[in-house]
Amino acid sequence: MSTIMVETFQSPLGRLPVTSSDRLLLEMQRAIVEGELPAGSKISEPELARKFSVSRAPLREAMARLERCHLIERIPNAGARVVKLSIEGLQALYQIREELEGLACRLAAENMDEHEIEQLRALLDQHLQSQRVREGESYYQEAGDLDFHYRIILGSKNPYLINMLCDELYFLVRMYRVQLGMNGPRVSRAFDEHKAIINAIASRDGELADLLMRRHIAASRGNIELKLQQVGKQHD
Amino acid sequence: MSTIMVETFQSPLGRLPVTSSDRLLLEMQRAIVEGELPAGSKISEPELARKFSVSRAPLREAMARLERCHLIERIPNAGARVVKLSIEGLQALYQIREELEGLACRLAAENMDEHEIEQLRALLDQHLQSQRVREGESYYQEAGDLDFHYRIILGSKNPYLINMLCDELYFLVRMYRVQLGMNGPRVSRAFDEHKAIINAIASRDGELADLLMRRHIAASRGNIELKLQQVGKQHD
DNA sequence: GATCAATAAATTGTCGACAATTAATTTGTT
DNA sequence: AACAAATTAATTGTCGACAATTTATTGATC
Repeated sequence: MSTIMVETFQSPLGRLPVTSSDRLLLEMQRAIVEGELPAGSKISEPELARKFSVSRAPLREAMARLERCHLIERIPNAGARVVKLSIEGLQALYQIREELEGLACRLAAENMDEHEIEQLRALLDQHLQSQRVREGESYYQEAGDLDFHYRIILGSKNPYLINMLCDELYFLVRMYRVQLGMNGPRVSRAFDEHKAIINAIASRDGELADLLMRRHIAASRGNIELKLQQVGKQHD
Repeated sequence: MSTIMVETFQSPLGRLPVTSSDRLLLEMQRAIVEGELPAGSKISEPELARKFSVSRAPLREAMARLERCHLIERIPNAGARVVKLSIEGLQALYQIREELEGLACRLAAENMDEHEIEQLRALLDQHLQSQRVREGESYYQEAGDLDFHYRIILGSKNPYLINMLCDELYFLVRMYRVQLGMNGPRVSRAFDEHKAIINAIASRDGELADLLMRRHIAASRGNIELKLQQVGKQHD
């Protein structure tokens, strides 16, 4: 399991983190996604440089890449802030996700080889088992679900698509999911949907796989939307 | 006309170029798109820094953003190269474009207000006139066509979609078009397709607008593919 | 007491220099 | 002469300091 996770989850860089700016990027991505750097908070370059014990040069390079994946917003000569989560943002993000992951499914049905499909099935079996063992533990579901989506995206074999989804959009997706959580009946239903998607891919039915993935993502969006509305009401 | 072009084409930054890294980015984008920095050539940081009379700091920042829009490819501790154009790359790029601009059309049919649609019609009229006047002059068609696409993308009102298409993908699209050209009967046919797309948007038929845009882009891809094959044969 | 202008503090953008890594050249061996 | 290893050169990554811009504070005026 752990090797699998490493395979897919360490690849935001597409390589091992060799440079100090690479490590900074990974660390800050994690910190923002998990809310350690709170949404909406200002980022002070001197402060963070001290905190991570590096100079501002690699920090700024990491920040440029954080901006690329929509985790921070910069204004020239003014500074950078961690993004805020909002219903509008979620909807705009998931609109793109539906489209691109639908495409990824269609391409995966064409381009994944039998071995890759077999591995995808094996992954789902693992999920079913670990779900039984760790009922209600949300992190594994979180990671497992994303791992599933990652593999299909990689299976599309389209480098631009892979880059856009895995390197740019997915951190924000994770941020919504980690900070707003996924729970309740949605978790087990997601497994069934995953299964149906694999079947469509395995039978090389790209059109169906596309449709099922779009519905899967739409359902997931609905789930998070509810959470966001609840949080919104608390603050009123 | 010129004001219109400025409006849409200067906005890769989403703002005026205030910083020295901003200006560098614009200049290098132009140089790469137009082939002044040849495809596949290595980029030497010290050399370019001298050429543009700046230090390496803003140059590296500009390069990070060039990487983001797929105009250069970097390898840590090794260097950066200008991307090469290829049929595989074109197909992968246009696969995404079809999907995302199709979505943009659908959203534009929902979200553009009457005034924006009216402006879009006016733009097309301008194109028809300038096409008559400057028959065969490819640059105006080039810019006009992209301007048309830009407006629809902006009309989608989805910030992530706008960012991905206008700030990331479109420079590469332009690079293919500028370096491989668009000409022949395709030019006038494209105008008709534009007209049909506007009509669909104006009648709020998002589904049709989506379909027409996908076909329009697929046709455009076919045109460039032919050129690429011709160039490929020359080098054999 | 509130509003605006001027000043002071802090932050961002840029620079030149050094360290670490990679590529090129030279040298020695088979 | 061809290949391999070692040395040299060049390039990239990082650092600390300075300049330019923005934000915060202070003081003056109504």
